[in-house]
Amino acid sequence: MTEGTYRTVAQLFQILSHPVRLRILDELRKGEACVCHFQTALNRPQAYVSQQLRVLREAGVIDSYKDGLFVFYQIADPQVEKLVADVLGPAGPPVCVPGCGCPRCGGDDCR
Amino acid sequence: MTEGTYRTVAQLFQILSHPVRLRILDELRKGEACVCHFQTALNRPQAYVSQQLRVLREAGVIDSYKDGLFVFYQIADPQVEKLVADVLGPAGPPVCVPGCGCPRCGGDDCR
DNA sequence: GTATAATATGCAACACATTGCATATATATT
DNA sequence: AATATATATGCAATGTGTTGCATATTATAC
Repeated sequence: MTEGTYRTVAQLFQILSHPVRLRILDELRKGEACVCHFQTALNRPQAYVSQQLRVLREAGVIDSYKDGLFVFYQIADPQVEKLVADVLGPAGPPVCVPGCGCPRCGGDDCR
Repeated sequence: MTEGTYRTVAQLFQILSHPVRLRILDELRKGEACVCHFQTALNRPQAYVSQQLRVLREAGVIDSYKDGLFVFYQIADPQVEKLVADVLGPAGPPVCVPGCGCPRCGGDDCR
């Protein structure tokens, strides 16, 4: 096991060592979501959510695609999904956040 | 999933997000070891090693017992062992560190 | 092209972790 | 009891992450 391996892994754990980022990942396990969904679900300002998403994105943990005005995020690293499952248990079902008007929560099958 | 869960798990990841601590845990997976073993294996000053061990100990990740002058450490949390295995692969065999005079490395079955 | 909605970025203040070093404690040996 | 060895602790300097806020960007609708 080389020196750099420990550093790389430590960096990954560093990304995961944040309650809000963990919660974002937990939410993403249930399915992709846009930024505004997290704003409502976590009750945090938009800029704050965007910043945490950036940390996750730049670490390669999540990726995103654009759909009109919305940007949808999803988990990109299966290893991370496993780590999260190890510590948080299996992913719950998708949840419709009350008051969230995002494309995921605004649909007919969501109330 | 409650708010506090994410905070608790984040703290655990925080403990693991350090290259030297990861290497200590990786070494401990191969079997218990004393402080002086890490001094040689990691080539770090004694006080530094002791400090990292304290971080791990106070987080409940490892525990220790005394045997004369020596203090032996071992992994206390099976979940941590799993996390480490997830990211570092299976544990290697015990290694005899050259120049290490610790009880583990000084024995006859170690050269 | 102007307005509006969703998202991203930059930056400064603050909090927290890391590390090196001096020193303290504990146990064995003589 | 004095000495030597293994380990622990305290503290200060420095580095790195966090967070809030102002503002920039992008895309849509009118």
